[in-house]
Amino acid sequence: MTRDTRTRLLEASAQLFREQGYAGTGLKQITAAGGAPWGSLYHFFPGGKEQLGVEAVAHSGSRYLRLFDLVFDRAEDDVVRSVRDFFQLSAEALHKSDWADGCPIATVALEVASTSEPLRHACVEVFASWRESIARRLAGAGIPEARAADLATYVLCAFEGAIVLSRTDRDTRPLRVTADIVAGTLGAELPG
Amino acid sequence: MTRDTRTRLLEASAQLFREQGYAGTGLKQITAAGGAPWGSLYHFFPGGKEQLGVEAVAHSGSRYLRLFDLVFDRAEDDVVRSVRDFFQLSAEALHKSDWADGCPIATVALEVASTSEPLRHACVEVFASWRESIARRLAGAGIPEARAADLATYVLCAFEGAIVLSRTDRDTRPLRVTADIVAGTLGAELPG
DNA sequence: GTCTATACGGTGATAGAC
DNA sequence: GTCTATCACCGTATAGAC
Repeated sequence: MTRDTRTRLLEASAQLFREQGYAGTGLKQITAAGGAPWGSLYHFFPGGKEQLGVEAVAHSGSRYLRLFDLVFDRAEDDVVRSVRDFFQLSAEALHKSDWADGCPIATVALEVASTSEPLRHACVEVFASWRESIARRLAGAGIPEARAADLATYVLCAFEGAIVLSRTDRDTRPLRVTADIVAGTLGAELPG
Repeated sequence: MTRDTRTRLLEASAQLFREQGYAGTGLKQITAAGGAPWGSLYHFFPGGKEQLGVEAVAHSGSRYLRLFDLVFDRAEDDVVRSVRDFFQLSAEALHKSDWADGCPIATVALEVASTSEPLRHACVEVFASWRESIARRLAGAGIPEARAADLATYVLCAFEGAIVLSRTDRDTRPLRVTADIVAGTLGAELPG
């Protein structure tokens, strides 16, 4: 059974927003990509493009949050390894998508930070949820909570920036180089 | 004497692109902000919006390159201090501009990475020039050249990501936290 | 040579057919 | 209740007035 129309619209939006940005993507293009008739958009999202954007950001955000947990669970006892895996997986995904699949939030976040409070706030919440997820794992590895929170922010910043550079350059090197150095930082902070 | 019309158009473009993105900024808005009549745009930029974008990216890029050099020169003997200053200055500029003045390249880079080769290439060149500038200073402080290049990439990634987070959150904390940790990384790499 | 007025396509949004 | 046909508007680009 194929996903319902509403979900297809949400996922088509998320994909197009991350490739082309929010302003650069038309609603017509979204309905076409989602295989949904034009009229259904305003049926499911009466708030128009902005509501669709807010929900698409939240949707992508929670999908990636689950992916974080998956990667962390896979190497439960080695948090540094998990962070490294995450950079590695992102590099592969980016390359395999012909450099289209970067961060699903960052492009929209930069576009709307000064132009739409509802959208900006949706991005704030996603970033916060990601940071919290990373911080919890670092704390679980024995790093004091306050320090774990700062390190999580640092990891996410380095990760986001590396995606910007790798996607622009069409080269996984920024992600690989940054992963190595960030892993070194985290390794030095672990107790024992 | 006021700058010439062409330059005003270029700088208005650069400012609007960084606040709202490339797709989200109209040519009408650019001419209005630059105090230039509508017709002058296609006189100075016959290649239309894309040419204007390419030149605006290059213009911002070289302005920031000069700023890099200025900050590095100010504390010539302490490259870690310079990097820290750069994060600090960016945090101040971001806050003082009411969270509008982030990176003049990153927003456009993410928007166009999959949609315009000329624009993407302009962004590639700017990032490369910035990395090279940082790498040269790190090498000058005694770090082997290959390692200096990797560290420069790392610094730029962390910096770009921190701007994304700080601008989205409207909080200088990501920039401050990341600056501290990156400074620590660099400090540990210096000889002596 | 510089720019005002206009063309044409695509945008987000809606009213009314089924 | 679901969606097709249409709207008014703004986007980029251009032709021709000065």
